[in-house]
Amino acid sequence: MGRGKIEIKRIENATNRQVTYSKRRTGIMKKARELTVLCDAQVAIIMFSSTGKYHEFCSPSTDIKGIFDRYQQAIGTSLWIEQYENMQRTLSHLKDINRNLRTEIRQRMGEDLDGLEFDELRGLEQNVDAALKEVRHRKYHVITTQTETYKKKVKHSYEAYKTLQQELGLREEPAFGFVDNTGGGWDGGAGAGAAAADMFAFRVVPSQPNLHGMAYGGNHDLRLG
Amino acid sequence: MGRGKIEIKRIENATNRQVTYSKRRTGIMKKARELTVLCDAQVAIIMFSSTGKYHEFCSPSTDIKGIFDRYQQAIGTSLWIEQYENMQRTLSHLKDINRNLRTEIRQRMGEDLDGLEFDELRGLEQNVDAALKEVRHRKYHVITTQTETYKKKVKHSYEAYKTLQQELGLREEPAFGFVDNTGGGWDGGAGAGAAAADMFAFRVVPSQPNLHGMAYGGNHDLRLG
DNA sequence: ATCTATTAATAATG
DNA sequence: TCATTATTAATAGAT
Repeated sequence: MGRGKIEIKRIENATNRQVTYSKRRTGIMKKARELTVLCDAQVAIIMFSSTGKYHEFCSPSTDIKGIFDRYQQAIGTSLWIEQYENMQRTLSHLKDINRNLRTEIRQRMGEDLDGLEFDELRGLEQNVDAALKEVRHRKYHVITTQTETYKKKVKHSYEAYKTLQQELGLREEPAFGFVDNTGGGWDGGAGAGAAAADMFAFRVVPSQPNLHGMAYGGNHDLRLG
Repeated sequence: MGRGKIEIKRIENATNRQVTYSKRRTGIMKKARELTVLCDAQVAIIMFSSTGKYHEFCSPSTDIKGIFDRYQQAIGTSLWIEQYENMQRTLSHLKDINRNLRTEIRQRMGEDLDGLEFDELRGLEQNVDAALKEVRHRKYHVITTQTETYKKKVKHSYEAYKTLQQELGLREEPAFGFVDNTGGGWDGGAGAGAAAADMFAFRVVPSQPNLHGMAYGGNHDLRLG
Protein backbone atom coordinates (compact mmCIF):
# COMPACT_ATOMS: atom_id res chain seq x y z
CA MET A 1 0.00 0.00 0.00
CA GLY A 2 2.33 2.59 -1.21
CA ARG A 3 4.15 3.56 -4.34
CA GLY A 4 5.74 0.16 -4.17
CA LYS A 5 5.53 -3.01 -2.19
CA ILE A 6 8.12 -3.36 0.60
CA GLU A 7 9.65 -6.40 2.17
CA ILE A 8 8.93 -6.86 5.87
CA LYS A 9 12.43 -6.63 7.24
CA ARG A 10 14.36 -4.08 9.23
CA ILE A 11 14.67 -0.74 7.42
CA GLU A 12 18.38 0.01 7.43
CA ASN A 13 18.15 3.74 6.68
CA ALA A 14 17.61 5.31 10.11
CA THR A 15 15.61 8.25 8.80
CA ASN A 16 13.30 6.06 6.76
CA ARG A 17 12.93 3.76 9.71
CA GLN A 18 11.93 6.63 11.93
CA VAL A 19 9.46 7.99 9.36
CA THR A 20 7.90 4.61 8.83
CA TYR A 21 7.68 4.09 12.57
CA SER A 22 5.86 7.34 12.96
CA LYS A 23 3.37 6.66 10.16
CA ARG A 24 2.65 3.09 11.09
CA ARG A 25 2.42 3.89 14.77
CA THR A 26 -0.30 6.41 13.97
CA GLY A 27 -1.99 3.77 11.86
CA ILE A 28 -2.00 1.18 14.61
CA MET A 29 -3.27 3.65 17.17
CA LYS A 30 -6.09 4.61 14.84
CA LYS A 31 -6.95 0.96 14.26
CA ALA A 32 -6.91 0.34 17.99
CA ARG A 33 -9.20 3.27 18.63
CA GLU A 34 -11.60 2.07 15.95
CA LEU A 35 -11.56 -1.42 17.41
CA THR A 36 -12.49 -0.21 20.88
CA VAL A 37 -15.39 1.81 19.47
CA LEU A 38 -16.68 -0.66 16.89
CA CYS A 39 -16.36 -3.75 19.00
CA ASP A 40 -16.65 -2.44 22.54
CA ALA A 41 -13.25 -3.86 23.37
CA GLN A 42 -10.53 -2.88 25.79
CA VAL A 43 -7.08 -2.34 24.31
CA ALA A 44 -3.77 -1.28 25.74
CA ILE A 45 -0.72 -0.70 23.57
CA ILE A 46 2.77 0.30 24.60
CA MET A 47 5.47 0.96 22.03
CA PHE A 48 9.12 1.84 22.15
CA SER A 49 10.80 3.07 18.99
CA SER A 50 14.37 2.03 18.22
CA THR A 51 15.41 5.44 19.51
CA GLY A 52 13.80 4.77 22.89
CA LYS A 53 10.76 7.02 22.60
CA TYR A 54 7.62 5.51 24.04
CA HIS A 55 3.98 5.87 23.04
CA GLU A 56 0.90 4.31 24.50
CA PHE A 57 -2.70 3.76 23.67
CA CYS A 58 -5.43 2.83 26.03
CA SER A 59 -9.14 2.45 25.45
CA PRO A 60 -11.27 4.95 27.35
CA SER A 61 -12.96 4.29 30.69
CA THR A 62 -9.90 2.48 31.97
CA ASP A 63 -6.14 2.88 32.11
CA ILE A 64 -3.00 0.89 31.53
CA LYS A 65 -2.96 -0.30 35.11
CA GLY A 66 -6.59 -1.36 34.89
CA ILE A 67 -6.00 -3.40 31.76
CA PHE A 68 -2.88 -4.96 33.20
CA ASP A 69 -4.59 -5.89 36.42
CA ARG A 70 -7.31 -7.53 34.34
CA TYR A 71 -4.68 -9.22 32.19
CA GLN A 72 -2.94 -10.63 35.24
CA GLN A 73 -6.24 -11.91 36.47
CA ALA A 74 -6.91 -13.48 33.08
CA ILE A 75 -3.61 -15.34 32.95
CA GLY A 76 -4.03 -16.21 36.63
CA THR A 77 -0.75 -14.87 37.91
CA SER A 78 1.06 -11.68 38.70
CA LEU A 79 3.87 -10.61 36.43
CA TRP A 80 5.56 -9.13 39.44
CA ILE A 81 4.92 -12.12 41.63
CA GLU A 82 8.62 -12.73 42.08
CA GLN A 83 9.40 -9.33 43.51
CA TYR A 84 6.21 -9.48 45.52
CA GLU A 85 7.06 -12.85 47.00
CA ASN A 86 10.57 -11.72 47.74
CA MET A 87 9.21 -8.85 49.73
CA GLN A 88 6.74 -11.09 51.47
CA ARG A 89 9.57 -13.39 52.46
CA THR A 90 11.61 -10.51 53.83
CA LEU A 91 8.58 -9.31 55.68
CA SER A 92 7.78 -12.58 57.35
CA HIS A 93 11.45 -13.10 58.14
CA LEU A 94 11.53 -9.76 59.91
CA LYS A 95 8.37 -10.69 61.77
CA ASP A 96 10.01 -13.91 62.92
CA ILE A 97 13.07 -12.04 64.11
CA ASN A 98 10.90 -9.53 65.93
CA ARG A 99 8.97 -12.28 67.61
CA ASN A 100 12.21 -13.89 68.77
CA LEU A 101 13.56 -10.57 70.00
CA ARG A 102 10.38 -10.02 71.98
CA THR A 103 10.68 -13.47 73.46
CA GLU A 104 14.25 -12.78 74.47
CA ILE A 105 13.23 -9.53 76.10
CA ARG A 106 10.42 -11.21 77.99
CA GLN A 107 12.82 -13.84 79.21
CA ARG A 108 15.28 -11.18 80.23
CA MET A 109 12.37 -9.67 82.18
CA GLY A 110 11.81 -12.95 83.98
CA GLU A 111 8.69 -13.89 81.99
CA ASP A 112 7.94 -16.88 79.77
CA LEU A 113 10.65 -18.99 81.34
CA ASP A 114 8.70 -22.26 81.13
CA GLY A 115 10.27 -23.35 77.86
CA LEU A 116 13.86 -23.04 79.06
CA GLU A 117 16.07 -25.93 80.09
CA PHE A 118 17.99 -25.77 83.29
CA ASP A 119 21.28 -24.85 81.66
CA GLU A 120 19.61 -22.12 79.62
CA LEU A 121 18.16 -20.73 82.81
CA ARG A 122 21.59 -20.81 84.37
CA GLY A 123 23.09 -18.97 81.40
CA LEU A 124 20.30 -16.42 81.51
CA GLU A 125 20.77 -15.91 85.21
CA GLN A 126 24.49 -15.29 84.82
CA ASN A 127 23.88 -12.93 81.92
CA VAL A 128 21.21 -10.91 83.72
CA ASP A 129 23.37 -10.81 86.82
CA ALA A 130 26.28 -9.42 84.82
CA ALA A 131 23.95 -6.90 83.15
CA LEU A 132 22.67 -5.77 86.53
CA LYS A 133 26.21 -5.07 87.66
CA GLU A 134 26.84 -3.05 84.50
CA VAL A 135 23.68 -1.01 84.94
CA ARG A 136 24.46 -0.31 88.59
CA HIS A 137 27.96 0.71 87.69
CA ARG A 138 26.69 3.07 85.02
CA LYS A 139 24.04 4.46 87.33
CA TYR A 140 26.57 5.31 89.98
CA HIS A 141 28.80 6.88 87.38
CA VAL A 142 25.96 9.10 86.17
CA ILE A 143 24.79 10.16 89.59
CA THR A 144 28.34 10.94 90.65
CA THR A 145 29.02 13.01 87.57
CA GLN A 146 25.73 14.87 87.80
CA THR A 147 26.20 15.58 91.47
CA GLU A 148 29.65 17.01 90.84
CA THR A 149 28.30 19.18 88.07
CA TYR A 150 25.51 20.42 90.28
CA LYS A 151 27.89 21.16 93.13
CA LYS A 152 30.02 23.24 90.83
CA LYS A 153 27.03 25.13 89.47
CA VAL A 154 25.66 25.93 92.90
CA LYS A 155 29.06 26.96 94.18
CA HIS A 156 29.56 29.16 91.16
CA SER A 157 26.18 30.83 91.61
CA TYR A 158 26.79 31.35 95.27
CA GLU A 159 30.13 32.99 94.63
CA ALA A 160 28.61 35.23 91.98
CA TYR A 161 25.94 36.20 94.46
CA LYS A 162 28.52 37.04 97.12
CA THR A 163 30.52 39.09 94.66
CA LEU A 164 27.44 40.98 93.61
CA GLN A 165 26.53 41.61 97.23
CA GLN A 166 29.95 43.00 97.96
CA GLU A 167 30.01 45.17 94.85
CA LEU A 168 26.64 46.67 95.62
CA GLY A 169 27.43 46.95 99.30
CA LEU A 170 23.89 45.86 100.04
CA ARG A 171 22.50 43.81 102.91
CA GLU A 172 19.14 42.77 101.48
CA GLU A 173 17.05 39.83 102.54
CA PRO A 174 18.52 36.86 100.63
CA ALA A 175 16.47 35.66 97.63
CA PHE A 176 18.12 32.28 97.12
CA GLY A 177 17.55 29.20 99.16
CA PHE A 178 21.17 28.38 99.59
CA VAL A 179 21.99 31.45 101.68
CA ASP A 180 20.92 29.49 104.71
CA ASN A 181 24.61 28.70 104.78
CA THR A 182 25.13 31.75 106.93
CA GLY A 183 28.81 31.07 107.40
CA GLY A 184 29.38 32.18 103.80
CA GLY A 185 31.54 29.13 103.11
CA TRP A 186 30.66 26.11 100.98
CA ASP A 187 29.50 23.01 102.75
CA GLY A 188 29.78 20.68 99.75
CA GLY A 189 27.98 17.95 101.65
CA ALA A 190 24.50 16.73 102.45
CA GLY A 191 22.78 19.99 101.57
CA ALA A 192 24.03 19.87 98.00
CA GLY A 193 23.07 16.21 97.70
CA ALA A 194 19.45 16.90 98.58
CA ALA A 195 19.29 19.84 96.20
CA ALA A 196 20.68 17.62 93.45
CA ALA A 197 17.90 15.09 93.98
CA ASP A 198 15.34 17.86 93.44
CA MET A 199 17.12 18.86 90.28
CA PHE A 200 16.74 15.42 88.76
CA ALA A 201 13.03 15.48 89.39
CA PHE A 202 12.60 17.37 86.12
CA ARG A 203 13.02 14.30 83.99
CA VAL A 204 10.98 11.31 84.94
CA VAL A 205 9.82 10.35 81.44
CA PRO A 206 12.25 8.11 79.55
CA SER A 207 13.42 9.84 76.39
CA GLN A 208 13.23 6.56 74.49
CA PRO A 209 9.78 4.98 74.53
CA ASN A 210 9.83 1.37 75.55
CA LEU A 211 8.18 -0.95 73.06
CA HIS A 212 6.47 -2.99 75.66
CA GLY A 213 4.77 0.17 76.82
CA MET A 214 6.09 -0.41 80.31
CA ALA A 215 9.28 1.60 80.60
CA TYR A 216 11.95 0.01 82.71
CA GLY A 217 10.49 -0.63 86.13
CA GLY A 218 7.39 0.90 87.54
CA ASN A 219 8.85 2.90 90.38
CA HIS A 220 10.26 6.24 89.41
CA ASP A 221 10.52 8.08 92.68
CA LEU A 222 13.88 9.61 93.28
CA ARG A 223 15.16 8.25 96.53
CA LEU A 224 18.72 7.32 95.82
CA GLY A 225 18.38 3.80 97.17
CA MET B 1 -12.09 -0.58 2.85
CA GLY B 2 -14.78 -2.99 2.22
CA ARG B 3 -17.89 -3.30 0.17
CA GLY B 4 -19.03 -0.15 1.82
CA LYS B 5 -17.78 2.51 4.16
CA ILE B 6 -18.79 2.11 7.82
CA GLU B 7 -19.26 4.61 10.54
CA ILE B 8 -16.91 4.28 13.52
CA LYS B 9 -19.44 3.55 16.25
CA ARG B 10 -20.36 0.52 18.27
CA ILE B 11 -21.65 -2.36 16.11
CA GLU B 12 -24.98 -3.31 17.63
CA ASN B 13 -25.31 -6.75 16.07
CA ALA B 14 -23.37 -8.99 18.42
CA THR B 15 -22.35 -11.47 15.73
CA ASN B 16 -21.12 -8.77 13.40
CA ARG B 17 -19.32 -7.15 16.28
CA GLN B 18 -17.55 -10.38 17.12
CA VAL B 19 -16.62 -11.02 13.49
CA THR B 20 -15.30 -7.51 13.04
CA TYR B 21 -13.37 -7.81 16.29
CA SER B 22 -11.74 -10.97 15.05
CA LYS B 23 -10.79 -9.56 11.66
CA ARG B 24 -9.51 -6.26 12.92
CA ARG B 25 -7.67 -7.84 15.81
CA THR B 26 -5.76 -9.98 13.33
CA GLY B 27 -5.08 -6.84 11.32
CA ILE B 28 -3.66 -4.94 14.29
CA MET B 29 -1.52 -7.84 15.36
CA LYS B 30 -0.11 -8.10 11.85
CA LYS B 31 0.60 -4.37 11.78
CA ALA B 32 2.28 -4.60 15.15
CA ARG B 33 4.46 -7.47 14.02
CA GLU B 34 5.42 -5.56 10.88
CA LEU B 35 6.25 -2.50 12.93
CA THR B 36 8.58 -4.39 15.21
CA VAL B 37 10.40 -5.89 12.24
CA LEU B 38 10.52 -2.84 9.97
CA CYS B 39 11.37 -0.31 12.65
CA ASP B 40 13.16 -2.36 15.26
CA ALA B 41 10.58 -1.33 17.83
CA GLN B 42 9.22 -2.98 20.95
CA VAL B 43 5.48 -3.34 21.13
CA ALA B 44 3.12 -4.86 23.63
CA ILE B 45 -0.61 -5.12 23.04
CA ILE B 46 -3.28 -6.49 25.29
CA MET B 47 -6.90 -6.73 24.16
CA PHE B 48 -10.13 -7.81 25.74
CA SER B 49 -13.14 -8.41 23.51
CA SER B 50 -16.60 -7.42 24.68
CA THR B 51 -17.12 -11.10 25.53
CA GLY B 52 -14.12 -11.06 27.86
CA LYS B 53 -11.66 -13.04 25.76
CA TYR B 54 -8.14 -11.68 25.89
CA HIS B 55 -5.40 -11.63 23.29
CA GLU B 56 -1.91 -10.27 23.49
CA PHE B 57 0.93 -9.37 21.23
CA CYS B 58 4.51 -8.83 22.24
CA SER B 59 7.56 -8.14 20.14
CA PRO B 60 10.19 -10.87 20.25
CA SER B 61 13.26 -10.85 22.51
CA THR B 62 11.22 -9.51 25.41
CA ASP B 63 7.91 -10.13 27.16
CA ILE B 64 4.96 -8.22 28.50
CA LYS B 65 6.61 -7.82 31.86
CA GLY B 66 9.81 -6.56 30.25
CA ILE B 67 7.96 -3.93 28.26
CA PHE B 68 5.94 -2.86 31.25
CA ASP B 69 8.96 -2.54 33.45
CA ARG B 70 10.52 -0.38 30.75
CA TYR B 71 7.31 1.61 30.46
CA GLN B 72 7.21 2.25 34.17
CA GLN B 73 10.80 3.42 34.03
CA ALA B 74 9.92 5.69 31.12
CA ILE B 75 7.02 7.37 32.89
CA GLY B 76 9.12 7.49 36.05
CA THR B 77 6.69 5.78 38.35
CA SER B 78 5.34 2.40 39.16
CA LEU B 79 1.73 1.61 38.31
CA TRP B 80 1.65 -0.48 41.44
CA ILE B 81 3.46 2.12 43.46
CA GLU B 82 0.73 2.25 46.07
CA GLN B 83 0.91 -1.43 46.95
CA TYR B 84 4.68 -1.28 46.73
CA GLU B 85 4.97 1.72 48.99
CA ASN B 86 2.59 0.17 51.46
CA MET B 87 4.83 -2.83 51.70
CA GLN B 88 7.91 -0.65 51.95
CA ARG B 89 6.32 1.25 54.80
CA THR B 90 5.50 -1.94 56.64
CA LEU B 91 9.01 -3.16 56.03
CA SER B 92 10.74 -0.08 57.36
CA HIS B 93 8.38 0.03 60.31
CA LEU B 94 9.31 -3.54 61.15
CA LYS B 95 12.97 -2.64 60.80
CA ASP B 96 12.50 0.24 63.23
CA ILE B 97 10.83 -2.00 65.73
CA ASN B 98 13.59 -4.52 65.22
CA ARG B 99 16.25 -1.93 65.89
CA ASN B 100 14.49 -0.75 69.04
CA LEU B 101 14.10 -4.29 70.30
CA ARG B 102 17.79 -4.92 69.77
CA THR B 103 18.64 -1.73 71.62
CA GLU B 104 16.44 -2.74 74.50
CA ILE B 105 18.12 -6.14 74.65
CA ARG B 106 21.56 -4.59 74.58
CA GLN B 107 20.58 -2.29 77.40
CA ARG B 108 19.18 -5.20 79.35
CA MET B 109 22.59 -6.80 78.81
CA GLY B 110 24.31 -3.79 80.31
CA GLU B 111 25.56 -2.40 76.99
CA ASP B 112 24.89 0.91 75.24
CA LEU B 113 23.87 2.62 78.44
CA ASP B 114 25.43 5.97 77.55
CA GLY B 115 22.22 7.44 76.18
CA LEU B 116 20.15 6.78 79.30
CA GLU B 117 19.19 9.34 81.89
CA PHE B 118 19.69 8.64 85.52
CA ASP B 119 16.06 7.80 86.19
CA GLU B 120 15.97 5.50 83.19
CA LEU B 121 19.02 3.73 84.52
CA ARG B 122 17.33 3.42 87.87
CA GLY B 123 14.22 1.95 86.26
CA LEU B 124 16.31 -0.44 84.23
CA GLU B 125 18.24 -1.51 87.30
CA GLN B 126 15.07 -2.24 89.22
CA ASN B 127 13.62 -4.13 86.29
CA VAL B 128 16.70 -6.24 85.69
CA ASP B 129 16.97 -6.91 89.40
CA ALA B 130 13.38 -8.15 89.48
CA ALA B 131 14.02 -10.27 86.39
CA LEU B 132 17.07 -11.81 88.02
CA LYS B 133 14.97 -12.85 90.99
CA GLU B 134 12.41 -14.41 88.68
CA VAL B 135 15.04 -16.33 86.72
CA ARG B 136 16.67 -17.60 89.91
CA HIS B 137 13.32 -18.65 91.26
CA ARG B 138 12.50 -20.50 88.09
CA LYS B 139 15.94 -22.10 87.99
CA TYR B 140 15.56 -23.45 91.51
CA HIS B 141 12.12 -24.70 90.67
CA VAL B 142 13.43 -26.58 87.66
CA ILE B 143 16.42 -28.08 89.43
CA THR B 144 14.23 -29.15 92.32
CA THR B 145 11.67 -30.76 90.05
CA GLN B 146 14.28 -32.49 87.97
CA THR B 147 16.14 -33.73 91.02
CA GLU B 148 12.93 -35.14 92.44
CA THR B 149 12.17 -36.88 89.18
CA TYR B 150 15.64 -38.31 89.05
CA LYS B 151 15.46 -39.48 92.64
CA LYS B 152 12.22 -41.29 91.87
CA LYS B 153 13.67 -42.90 88.77
CA VAL B 154 16.78 -44.09 90.54
CA LYS B 155 14.79 -45.35 93.48
CA HIS B 156 12.42 -47.14 91.15
CA SER B 157 15.27 -48.77 89.25
CA TYR B 158 16.94 -49.76 92.46
CA GLU B 159 13.82 -51.40 93.74
CA ALA B 160 13.32 -53.22 90.47
CA TYR B 161 16.86 -54.44 90.72
CA LYS B 162 16.37 -55.67 94.27
CA THR B 163 13.17 -57.43 93.29
CA LEU B 164 14.88 -59.07 90.36
CA GLN B 165 17.76 -60.12 92.62
CA GLN B 166 15.38 -61.72 95.07
CA GLU B 167 13.33 -63.45 92.39
CA LEU B 168 16.39 -64.97 90.80
CA GLY B 169 17.97 -65.79 94.14
CA LEU B 170 21.30 -64.64 92.79
CA ARG B 171 24.22 -62.90 94.55
CA GLU B 172 26.17 -61.59 91.57
CA GLU B 173 28.58 -58.69 91.56
CA PRO B 174 26.41 -55.59 91.18
CA ALA B 175 26.43 -53.98 87.70
CA PHE B 176 25.06 -50.57 88.63
CA GLY B 177 26.93 -47.75 90.25
CA PHE B 178 24.33 -47.05 92.84
CA VAL B 179 24.67 -50.37 94.64
CA ASP B 180 27.45 -48.81 96.65
CA ASN B 181 24.60 -48.16 99.02
CA THR B 182 25.36 -51.45 100.66
CA GLY B 183 22.75 -51.04 103.33
CA GLY B 184 20.10 -51.71 100.68
CA GLY B 185 18.09 -48.63 101.74
CA TRP B 186 17.74 -45.33 99.89
CA ASP B 187 19.90 -42.41 100.92
CA GLY B 188 17.95 -39.72 99.04
CA GLY B 189 20.69 -37.21 99.74
CA ALA B 190 24.00 -35.96 98.37
CA GLY B 191 24.66 -39.04 96.28
CA ALA B 192 21.53 -38.57 94.22
CA GLY B 193 22.27 -34.86 93.78
CA ALA B 194 25.65 -35.54 92.26
CA ALA B 195 24.20 -38.17 89.94
CA ALA B 196 21.54 -35.68 88.86
CA ALA B 197 24.21 -33.17 87.89
CA ASP B 198 25.75 -35.75 85.60
CA MET B 199 22.38 -36.43 84.08
CA PHE B 200 21.91 -32.81 83.06
CA ALA B 201 25.23 -32.78 81.32
CA PHE B 202 23.49 -34.18 78.24
CA ARG B 203 22.00 -30.84 77.29
CA VAL B 204 24.30 -27.90 77.21
CA VAL B 205 23.10 -26.38 73.93
CA PRO B 206 20.15 -24.00 74.27
CA SER B 207 17.19 -25.32 72.29
CA GLN B 208 16.35 -21.80 71.15
CA PRO B 209 19.15 -20.07 69.26
CA ASN B 210 19.89 -16.62 70.56
CA LEU B 211 19.68 -13.90 67.94
CA HIS B 212 22.74 -12.11 69.13
CA GLY B 213 24.65 -15.29 68.50
CA MET B 214 25.81 -15.32 72.10
CA ALA B 215 23.41 -17.54 74.02
CA TYR B 216 22.70 -16.39 77.52
CA GLY B 217 25.99 -16.13 79.32
CA GLY B 218 29.20 -17.73 78.24
CA ASN B 219 29.66 -20.15 81.09
CA HIS B 220 27.75 -23.35 80.72
CA ASP B 221 29.48 -25.64 83.17
CA LEU B 222 27.17 -27.41 85.51
CA ARG B 223 28.24 -26.53 88.99
CA LEU B 224 25.05 -25.70 90.78
CA GLY B 225 26.42 -22.47 92.25
C1' DA C 1 -14.12 -19.82 6.16
C1' DT C 2 -13.60 -17.58 1.57
C1' DC C 3 -14.24 -14.12 -1.83
C1' DT C 4 -13.99 -9.53 -3.76
C1' DA C 5 -15.50 -4.82 -4.37
C1' DT C 6 -14.30 -1.12 -2.04
C1' DT C 7 -12.07 1.78 1.24
C1' DA C 8 -7.93 2.80 4.01
C1' DA C 9 -3.10 2.87 4.78
C1' DT C 10 1.12 4.15 3.37
C1' DA C 11 5.88 4.31 0.48
C1' DA C 12 7.88 7.27 -2.29
C1' DT C 13 8.27 11.78 -3.41
C1' DG C 14 8.30 16.87 -3.11
C1' DT D 1 7.80 17.33 9.88
C1' DC D 2 3.82 18.04 6.37
C1' DA D 3 1.27 17.18 1.90
C1' DT D 4 0.47 14.51 -2.21
C1' DT D 5 -0.59 10.41 -4.67
C1' DA D 6 0.19 5.99 -6.82
C1' DT D 7 -0.09 1.76 -5.09
C1' DT D 8 -0.77 -1.94 -1.95
C1' DA D 9 -3.28 -3.79 2.09
C1' DA D 10 -7.25 -4.30 4.89
C1' DT D 11 -11.69 -5.45 5.31
C1' DA D 12 -17.29 -5.14 4.99
C1' DG D 13 -20.55 -7.58 3.24
C1' DA D 14 -21.89 -11.49 0.70
C1' DT D 15 -21.51 -16.42 -0.02
